[in-house]
Amino acid sequence: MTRTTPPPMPTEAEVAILEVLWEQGRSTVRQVHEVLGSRTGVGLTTVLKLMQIMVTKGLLERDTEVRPQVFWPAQAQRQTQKRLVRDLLDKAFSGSPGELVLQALSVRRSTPEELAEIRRLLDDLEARS
Amino acid sequence: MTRTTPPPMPTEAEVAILEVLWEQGRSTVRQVHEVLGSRTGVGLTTVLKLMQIMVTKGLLERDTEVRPQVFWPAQAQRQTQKRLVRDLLDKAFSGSPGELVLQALSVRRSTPEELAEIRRLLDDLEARS
DNA sequence: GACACATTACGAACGCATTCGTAAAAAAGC
DNA sequence: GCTTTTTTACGAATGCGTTCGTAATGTGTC
Repeated sequence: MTRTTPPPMPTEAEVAILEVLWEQGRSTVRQVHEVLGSRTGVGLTTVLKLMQIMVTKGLLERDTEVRPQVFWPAQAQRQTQKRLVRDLLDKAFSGSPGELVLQALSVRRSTPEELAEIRRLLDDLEARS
Repeated sequence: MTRTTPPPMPTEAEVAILEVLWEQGRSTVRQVHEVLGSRTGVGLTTVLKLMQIMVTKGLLERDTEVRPQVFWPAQAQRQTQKRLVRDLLDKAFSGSPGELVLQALSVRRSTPEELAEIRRLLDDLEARS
C-alpha cells in the first residue's frame, strides 16, 4: 500500500497515538495502550481499533508478519506537525503566522536553546527577503 | 448571563464564525452568513443555529433588543487564539512551544514587520531570563 | 492435541458537531 | 389592517469520531 497523496489530517485521538509512537518508536498495540490507557483509561480494543483505522487512512504502517504486530507512523513527526500548524493558521489566524508565533511564545516559557534556534531561523528568513 | 468560568473551546465551525466577527465587528446573522455562505454554501439557518448555540456556551453575546439581533464575541480574539495554540501545543507538541514556532515560521512567509515584532518579543523574553 | 491466554477483527452503540426543514414571531410594505 | 418578507426558534436527521463488547484467530504451555 504505497500512497501518493498525503494521508488525511489525524483526529484528536489519532494525534495522541502518533505522539506515543513518535516518542517510543515502533510499538505494539499493547505498548501504546500502556501509555494511553494509564493516562486516560481508554480500553485496549479502542486503541487497537483506532490504530487499524489509521492504517487504512495511511497514517500508520504495520508489520503483519510478526506477532504481536508492530506499528509506526507513516509520516515524519515534523511533517504532521507542520500540517497541524498550517491547519490552525488557516482556521484561526487568517493564514498569517506572525500572530500565532507571538501567541505561542507567550503561552509558555521556552528554553534559552529554543529561543536561540528561533533567532537563528529569524536571521535566515530576514536575510532571504 | 454573566459567566465566571471561561467558555469552552470553540469547535471548527464556531471558529469560522468568530473569525468573521473578529474582522467585521458586531454583526447580524445575515451579515455573518453573507461571508460564510458565499464561501462554503452553508445555509442561513445553520449559521443562526450555531450562533445561538454559541450564545448558550458563552462564546457569543447578543443584543435581543434590536432587530435583527446583533452578535459579538464574548472573548477577545487574542484570548481565544491563545487557547487554541495552547491546545495544539498540548496535543501535538508535548507542550513545548519552540518546535511549534519553528513550524509556523517555515510554513508561510511572514512579513518583515511581523518578523521584526517577533524579534522584539524574543529580545524581551531573553532579557527576562 | 487440548487448554489457557494474548492478539486481532468486526460490528454496533453512543455522543457531539453540523446541517437544514419547518414553523412561529416580528417587521416592513402597501 | 392585511399581506409579504425577514428574522428567530425549534426539532430532527445526518455524519463522523470514539468507544467497547464479543467473537475469531493465533500463540504458548502442558
